[in-house]
Amino acid sequence: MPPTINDVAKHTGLSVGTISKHLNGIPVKPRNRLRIEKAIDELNYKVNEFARGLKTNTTKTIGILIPNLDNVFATTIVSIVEDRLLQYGYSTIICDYKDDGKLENEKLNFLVDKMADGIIFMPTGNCHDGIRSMLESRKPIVLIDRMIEGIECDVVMIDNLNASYHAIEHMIANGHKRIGVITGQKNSFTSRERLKGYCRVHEDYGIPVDEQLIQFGDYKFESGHQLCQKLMKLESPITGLLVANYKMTMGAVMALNELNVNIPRDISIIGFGDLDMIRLIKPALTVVSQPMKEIGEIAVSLLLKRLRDDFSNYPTIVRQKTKLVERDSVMKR
Amino acid sequence: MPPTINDVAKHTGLSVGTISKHLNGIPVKPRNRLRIEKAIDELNYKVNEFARGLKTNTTKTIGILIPNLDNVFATTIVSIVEDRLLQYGYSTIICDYKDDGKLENEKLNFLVDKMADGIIFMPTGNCHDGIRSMLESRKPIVLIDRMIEGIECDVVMIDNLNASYHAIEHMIANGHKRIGVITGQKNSFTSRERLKGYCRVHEDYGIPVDEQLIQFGDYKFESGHQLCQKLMKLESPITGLLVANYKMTMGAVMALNELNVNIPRDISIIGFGDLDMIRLIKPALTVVSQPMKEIGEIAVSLLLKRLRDDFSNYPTIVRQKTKLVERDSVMKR
DNA sequence: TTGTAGGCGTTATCAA
DNA sequence: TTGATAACGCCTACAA
Repeated sequence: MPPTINDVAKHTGLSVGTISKHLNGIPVKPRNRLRIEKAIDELNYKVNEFARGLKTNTTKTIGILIPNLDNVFATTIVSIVEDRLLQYGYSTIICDYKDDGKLENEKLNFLVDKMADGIIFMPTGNCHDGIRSMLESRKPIVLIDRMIEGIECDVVMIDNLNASYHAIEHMIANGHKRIGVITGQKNSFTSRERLKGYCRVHEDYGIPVDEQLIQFGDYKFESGHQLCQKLMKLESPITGLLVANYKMTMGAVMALNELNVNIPRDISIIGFGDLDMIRLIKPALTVVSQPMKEIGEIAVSLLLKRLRDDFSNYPTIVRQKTKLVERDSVMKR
Repeated sequence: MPPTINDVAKHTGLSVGTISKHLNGIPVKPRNRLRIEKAIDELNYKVNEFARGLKTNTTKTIGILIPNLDNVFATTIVSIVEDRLLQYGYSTIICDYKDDGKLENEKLNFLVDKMADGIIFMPTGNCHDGIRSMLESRKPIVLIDRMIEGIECDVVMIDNLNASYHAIEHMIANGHKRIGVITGQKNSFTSRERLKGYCRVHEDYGIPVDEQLIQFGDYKFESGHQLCQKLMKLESPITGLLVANYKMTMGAVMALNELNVNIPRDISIIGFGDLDMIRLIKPALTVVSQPMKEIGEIAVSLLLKRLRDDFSNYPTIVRQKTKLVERDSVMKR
């Protein structure tokens, strides 16, 4: 029903070959070019992307797979990735897997099989069967934020360990000794790394780690809220608190406000992720700022490189540094 | 390089026809089925979706196009839409256009041309050239949240006018007379509708509308924050405030907190969008709750209907009612 | 139930 | 520079 390249050929009196050339940027005689353009316009012709894909095995689109649409860290990076990729003539499609391992594999296969020339993927970090078969497909994939145990793959992430190390170190330097931490699930890659940093700095400064002060949440608002309340009930109170992601930070601050605990007089707090909402908390929060722009941009250039069939330095593992943004929520004592 | 249906045929000694039948759910002799499955497994064969698409003109995937990934209202609906569509065997791909009209058209065309059997689309509401040509493609499209002037298309949205009407009415019933409103851009469809409700209820209750009390924001956090400050500076103060979307509501509440204005003692406030973060504000906010679940589900069933080539009642325009959820932020005076 | 063969709309090769 | 033609991998009559 829709017009094909054949129709354009007939309409112009030229051959499909010539039309195809024009379509692909190969110059044709100006006179013919005009005729072709006119015909395309009149017929409202559009390339059939299936046929083209069948022939070229290429879509000029990149799939982006993230855990969840409500993951602001992820969507912020996605936004950057989209911008960049667009500059290079790639379209993007986004899929999310709702933090669900099964869906994660399905979506990944979907992107690999169906649509994408390459993929930018923020995995759960747990083990996957599907993921191996996907790597065999030879489609370039760049992981962001988390790596997957035992899988060789390009990955761009942040130095989680030192991120929390320096945050805690900052509090220690300000005289704090009992510092609580609200981190993510025990089986989460980023969460484990951040906790390691917490422990290591305690070790380095000769402060014993009190297990009570370590709370495992689920990176969601409500758990930050709850676990902060829990920490505030300790007989021997904490004077500092590190919260290991954005949403839990919001939840923790909300809890402190409700308990009328003054920041930073009663407690010093460092949050994670320098995102919009956090900037509006009073007093201004000292936070670990994640280099989202860099992560997105590096991931894209890495992917582009693989797309050019340049597999030098494979796998490339980039560990981007965070920055501690000092504002008003940490007090000397 | 990757195995084709031909390879599977050779490997099994059967014909491509038989393999294809099996692939498409047409029963073959059990003995052969086993052989085929084994071969597929051994060869790691996967259907080439380009070839299939070329033949069938179908991808079993639906495109979802939304203004921005940071639009929580949109992403919440997307999440619901994804669930539903998955149940019906459709995959989904998401695109966003960063609130940019040019990108909006490009992405729409991308989805129409390349990938999607149908589209769920939350438009800006401004006029588009691209959109007409897209409707000509005969691919089913269901608009959500906003309609487009002068374009006939299925659409599922909320009754914005009565939403704000009832919110303001609720404040009037509680004795308020000077009620401010922070709404969206003047050229936004939803924003205009919500403002109409504001004006109409004033009219119906014989309260003159004071232009000063109407503030046009941009549906973003910061503008809620700013405009609320501005409203609080009025010589003749307001006692009630309606904020016409989720982010601006957060911003407004933040501003009130900073100004030490007590809710609801000093000011009554009604927010828009009953989303997670809002639930954690103290005191609990009275809000206009938008039926996001319903919108998503209705949009999907409408799309599915069109996909079945049932174009009865075209265009269908659904205007879903909101609900005023009374909590603790409106006070009698 | 299975096999054969034509065609889906492009691109790419090669000859003119 | 242009044109003819053979793939690309799959689906689907139709015939066996």
